[in-house]
Amino acid sequence: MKYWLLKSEPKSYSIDDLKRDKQTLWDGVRNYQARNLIRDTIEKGDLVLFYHSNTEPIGVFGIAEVVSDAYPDPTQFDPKDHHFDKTAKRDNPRWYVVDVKFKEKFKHPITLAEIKNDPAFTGMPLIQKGQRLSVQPVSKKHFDHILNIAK
DNA sequence: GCCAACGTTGGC
DNA sequence: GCCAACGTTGGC
Repeated sequence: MKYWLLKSEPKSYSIDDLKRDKQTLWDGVRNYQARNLIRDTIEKGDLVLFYHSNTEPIGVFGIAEVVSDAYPDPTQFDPKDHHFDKTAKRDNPRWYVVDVKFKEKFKHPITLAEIKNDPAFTGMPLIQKGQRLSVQPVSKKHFDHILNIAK
């Protein structure tokens, strides 16, 4: 099993939205590196840290589970959608999604400040300078440590 | 609101 | 293929 961190701005989709919906497709990823991870590496059964960016507080708010393999992102074909991509063809999709299911929301978020201040998180991609990927791998060690703090 | 970091686009 | 211009991300 592998572990991931997925970023979302709560204004567009928050952990409370996922809790309400129970499950959603993680659409709108328009970065090739993130796309490759979704298409080629993320698998059903992997676990996800749900991260809120561009908000207060910033941090990890809970856990979700990947419940599908990758499939084409429907929003790339929808001219009315903000994520429409006119260069994407149905027989040659450019962007992919996976389905994720709500697992739990932490009582208190693990904030970015806490993560930065905790030596146990040294080397985590999230806190590398200039790291902006919205889909990031997380090591088992870092994932478990997040859970330990959350309990 | 600012701006550093990074990705993409397009002229040449 | 280079690189300037531009757009986006996202912390502060």
